[in-house]
Amino acid sequence: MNPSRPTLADVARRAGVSVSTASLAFSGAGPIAATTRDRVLAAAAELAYPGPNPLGQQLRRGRSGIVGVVFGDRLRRSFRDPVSIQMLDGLAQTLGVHDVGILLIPSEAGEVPALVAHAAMDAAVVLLCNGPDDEVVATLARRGIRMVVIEGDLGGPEEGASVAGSAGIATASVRIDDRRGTERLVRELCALGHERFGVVSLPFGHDRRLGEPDPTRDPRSGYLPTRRRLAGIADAGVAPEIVIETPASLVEHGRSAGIEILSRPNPPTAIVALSDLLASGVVLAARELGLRVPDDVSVAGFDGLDLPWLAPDVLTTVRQPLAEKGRQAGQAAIALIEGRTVPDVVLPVEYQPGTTTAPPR
Amino acid sequence: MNPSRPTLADVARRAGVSVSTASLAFSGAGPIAATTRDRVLAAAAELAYPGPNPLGQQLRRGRSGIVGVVFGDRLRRSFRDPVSIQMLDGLAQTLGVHDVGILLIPSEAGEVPALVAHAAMDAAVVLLCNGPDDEVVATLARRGIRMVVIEGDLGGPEEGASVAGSAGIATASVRIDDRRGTERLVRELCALGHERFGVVSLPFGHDRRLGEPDPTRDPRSGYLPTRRRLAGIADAGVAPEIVIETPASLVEHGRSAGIEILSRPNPPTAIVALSDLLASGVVLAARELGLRVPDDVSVAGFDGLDLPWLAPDVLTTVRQPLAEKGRQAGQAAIALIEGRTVPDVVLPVEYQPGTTTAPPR
DNA sequence: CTGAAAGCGCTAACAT
DNA sequence: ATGTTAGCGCTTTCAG
Repeated sequence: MNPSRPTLADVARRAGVSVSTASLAFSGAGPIAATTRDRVLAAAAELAYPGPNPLGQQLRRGRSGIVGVVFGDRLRRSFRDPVSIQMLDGLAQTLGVHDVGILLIPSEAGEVPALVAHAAMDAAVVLLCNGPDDEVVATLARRGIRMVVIEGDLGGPEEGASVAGSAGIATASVRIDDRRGTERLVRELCALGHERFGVVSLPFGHDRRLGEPDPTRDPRSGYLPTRRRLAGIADAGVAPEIVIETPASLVEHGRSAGIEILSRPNPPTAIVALSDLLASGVVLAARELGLRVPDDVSVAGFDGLDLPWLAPDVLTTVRQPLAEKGRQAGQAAIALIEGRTVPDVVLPVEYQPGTTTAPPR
Repeated sequence: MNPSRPTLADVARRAGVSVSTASLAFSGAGPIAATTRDRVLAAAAELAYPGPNPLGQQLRRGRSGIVGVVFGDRLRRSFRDPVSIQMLDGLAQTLGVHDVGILLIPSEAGEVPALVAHAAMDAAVVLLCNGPDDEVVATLARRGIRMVVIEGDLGGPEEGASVAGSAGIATASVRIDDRRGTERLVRELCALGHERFGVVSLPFGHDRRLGEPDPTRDPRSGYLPTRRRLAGIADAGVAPEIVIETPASLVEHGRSAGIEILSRPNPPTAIVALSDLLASGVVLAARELGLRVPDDVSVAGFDGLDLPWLAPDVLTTVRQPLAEKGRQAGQAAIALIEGRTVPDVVLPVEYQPGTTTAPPR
C-alpha cells in the first residue's frame, strides 16, 4: 500500500532541480522559468507524484487548514434541526472559498471530546456555548485556538475578562437579536388582543427535560438563546400562564408540549414556541385535539423555517438569517486565523406574519 | 497571539531531560520513571504547554487522524435529509471511538472540491458515488487515499478492475439491499390487488430535474440507489404507468410529483416513492386534492424514517438500518487505515407495513 | 530507564 | 532564476 510514496525530493532529483525549485513549480509562490516548471511537472507525472504532502505543508506553514465546529449535542439531534444545517451550510460556503475544511466535533454535554483537546485546527466555531465556564471553551483557550462563538457567551462584561480573553486568545461572537425578536412577536399578539399566553420553551440547559421548568434552577445559567427569547417575552410585558420546557427543538416535543397545554381546562389563547419546529408541533397538537388554528388558538414560532408539510398553515414567526449567521461565523474564523480582530456581530431578525395567529375568540 | 508557543523541546529543557524522554511522558508509549514523568508534566504546566502539537505528530506518524466524508451535494440539501444525518451520526460514533475526526467535504456535481484534492486525510468516505468514472474517486485514488464508498460502485465485476483497485488503492463498499427491498414492497402491493402503479423517483443523476425521465439518458449511468430501487420494481413484475423523477429527496418535490400524478384522469391506484420524504410529500398532495389515503390511493416509501408530523398516517415503507450503515462505514474506514482489507457489506432491509396502503377501491 | 541522532515532507530566507 | 541551508515539532530507533 505504502511502499514509500514519492516525495518532492524524488521529483526534484528526477527533474534535475533542487527541492526548493520543485516546490515552486507546485506552489507558484515565486519566480520560476516555465520550462523548468514543465520539467518538474513532467517528472512528477512520471513518478505518479500526487502533489505536495499536506502534512509536510501544514507543519511547515504552522496551519492545518481546518476549522473545528463544536456541536453541543449528538449530530443526530443537532442535524435534525434545519437551524443547525442552514448555519453549517453558510459556514461551509465561506470556509470553502478559502480552502478551509470543516472538522465535525459532536460534543455530548459535560464531556470534552478528544478532538477538542487534540485535533489540529486553526480555529474553532462553538455552537450553543453555555457560558464562561464552558469546559470546551476553556480547553480550546488553553490550546491557544482562536474561537468564534455562535449564540453563546464567553463571559459577560460583569465578569471583566472572559476565560478566553484573559488567556490572550482572540475570539469573536456571532448571534442574532432574539430578545428583541420575541418581544416584537409578542407585542403583535398583544395587539391582536391576546392576554393569556402559553410558552413552549427550548431546553434550559444540559439536563434536557420535558415539562414545567424546575423552579430551583439558576436563571442565570443555561442556554442563552432560550434565556434571551424568554426575556423578550417579559420585555413585552407578558407573564405566561404556563411554560413547558422541551428537551430539544423537535416537532414531536412541540406536539407533546402542545397537547399538555391545550388539553387543560380553559387553555391560553396564544401559544408562543421558541422555535418553528416546536411551534409546528403545537399546530399538529391543536389539529389532533380538534382545535382550529388560528380561530381557537394562535400559535407563533421562531426561526423562519420553510415548512411545506405544515400546509395549509404558514407559521407566524420571527425570521433569523441562518445561512448568513454561518457566513459571518466563517468570515470571523478566517479573520481570526489571519490575525485580524473581529467585532462582535448581532444580526437582526424580522417579524414574519403567517396564518397561525389571529385575534382570540 | 503567537509569540513562539512552547514546544516539547522547551518543556524538556526546563525539566532537565531530553526531548525523547519528554515525548514519552506525554505519549506513555515506552518505559519512563514515574518521577521523571511528573517532573516533565510539572515543567509543562509551568510553561502552559498545551501538549504535543498535532501537526508535528501527524507529520512524524504519517497520519492525520482525519477521515474525509464527501457528500454529493450541498450540505443544505444533503442534511435536510435525515437519511444522510443518521448515517453520519453512526459514522461519527464509530470514528469517535478511535479518536478520528470527520472532515466535511461538500461536493457540487461535476467539480472536484479542493479539499478532495489537497486536504490531509487517512481515508475517505464517499456518498452517492456515481460510478467508476467518478472524478472524485479518481482524484482520491491518485492521491493514494483509501476509500469506503456508500451506496456506490467503484466498478462492477464486468469492468474487471475498478479505477481505485487498479491503482492499488484499498477500498471498501457499504450499501443496502434496496433492490430486493423494493421488490418485496411492490409484491405486497400487488398482493393487495394493485395493478396500476405510479412511481416517484429519486434523481437519476447529476442533472437533477422534476418530471418524466429523459428517455435518451443512459440507463446504465446515474445514481445507483435510484437504479437499484427501480430495478426492484421491475423484479416484482411491475411496469409503472408513470414515473416522475425528482431533483432531490425532499417533501416538497414529493408533493409536486404527487400532484402531477394524482391530478391526471384515472390515476394509478398505488404510488411507490423511492424515499420516505418523497412518499410523505405524495401523502400531502393526496390530502390537498381531497383524496383519502389509503382508501383512494395507496402510498409507499423507502427508508423507514420516523415522521411524526405525518400523523395520523404512518407510511408503509422499507426500513433500512441507517445508523448501522454509518457504523459499518466507520469500521471499514478504520480497518483500511490500519491496513486490513474489508469485505463488501450489503445490509438487509425490512418491509414495514403502515397505514398508507390498502387494497384498491 | 534515559539520551543522542535521524528524519517525517515541506517551505522560505538567503545567497548565488 | 535556481540552489543551499535551516528548520517547522515531533517520534522513534538505537546506544548507553
